[in-house]
Amino acid sequence: MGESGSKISTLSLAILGLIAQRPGSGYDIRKVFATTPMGSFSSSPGAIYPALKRLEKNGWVRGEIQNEGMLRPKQVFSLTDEGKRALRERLLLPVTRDDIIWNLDGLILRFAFMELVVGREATLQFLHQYQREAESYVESLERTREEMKAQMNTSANLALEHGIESYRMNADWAKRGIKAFEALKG
Amino acid sequence: MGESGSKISTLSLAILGLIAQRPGSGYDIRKVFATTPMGSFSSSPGAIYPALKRLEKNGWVRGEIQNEGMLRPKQVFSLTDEGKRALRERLLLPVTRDDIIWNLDGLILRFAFMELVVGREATLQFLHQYQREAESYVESLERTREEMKAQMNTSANLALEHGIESYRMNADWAKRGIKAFEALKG
DNA sequence: AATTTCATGTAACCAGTTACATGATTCA
DNA sequence: TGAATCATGTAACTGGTTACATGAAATT
Repeated sequence: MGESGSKISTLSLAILGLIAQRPGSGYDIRKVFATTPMGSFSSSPGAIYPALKRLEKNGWVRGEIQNEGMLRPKQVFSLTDEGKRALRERLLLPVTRDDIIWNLDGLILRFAFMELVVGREATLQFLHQYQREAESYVESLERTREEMKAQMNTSANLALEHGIESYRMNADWAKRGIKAFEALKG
Repeated sequence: MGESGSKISTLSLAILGLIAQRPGSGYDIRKVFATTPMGSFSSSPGAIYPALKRLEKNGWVRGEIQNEGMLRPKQVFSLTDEGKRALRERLLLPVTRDDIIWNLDGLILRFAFMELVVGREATLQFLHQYQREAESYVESLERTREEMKAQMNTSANLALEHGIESYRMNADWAKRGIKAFEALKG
């Protein structure tokens, strides 16, 4: 299936990243989502098992059945070469303003997997892009605030400020991340 | 329809809040979503018109047809009394930890409408709850970091710190919001 | 006259939610 | 042996996405 470029959901990316770190069953993935602060993914079986099936159909993961012939086969999934390629491809995608606005969680998720999957250089590049886009969005929000200051009540204004501060914090975080990675063995 | 307590999507809440501020057409709502930093809602007609229909079926909004007999009737929607009640009800819901984790955007959206719809006292109460839950979640994330520090690589650790800083910022924002509202005429 | 903007909608699709269902294993 | 946990799944539903379709009004 050459459709490596197709879009995938955040949940699918999360699953791909998790089993890239270490192969595991659907239940293992559910446990991670249920017990760690990883993203905000539902650990519901109705989400995870179908997602695993889709990934398998895509040729990105392969399930190895543990107990042959049993009614409830336990399956341990691992990444195929194609799956590794697909994951890498998605982690290397440029950071766009749209991502920053509509899919910030997805970006942090990508980041969490980057060091292991695409290495230090690419991670640094990601952080630089992230910082740049966050800062540019802060500027545009500040312009909006100036323009609309008059017509906004206290809470609408505070809500807008929430956005500004949030993206400022994100830019700062990226800056600190850059330092941390630069300090890492070159 | 007495199902005022039923759950509604963030998009529906956003629409309800918008037309609470001033009645408008589906197109007006689309414009707001497309041109202001309000939430992160798609302005796609396939989302908004069906949502308006659902709200109308619920008895929460009423559309007044502008040009009788035409093929494409322009409709201006306004809140019904039931709609006002339903909106108020949802804005007054307590801030839970689950909201903070899974639906922070929804909370900010609620906040943006609060001053107008439920007034200063309720807004202040909301902000206090928000601050408390954000701070408590920061503490729990910090505990997680201590526990997992050893087993995490640089990027996973930074991703966790992103969460910590983000919620700290949220707590600070709420604190500032409280001051701003307390400064308002009592 | 042609293009843009205003304005409303539908149909096919898809992923996630909720609720239900089943069975194996471990431990009290 | 009964309860909790491990473990996998499905079916119905819902809401949002994408893409398409239509037409009126305003602008160039």
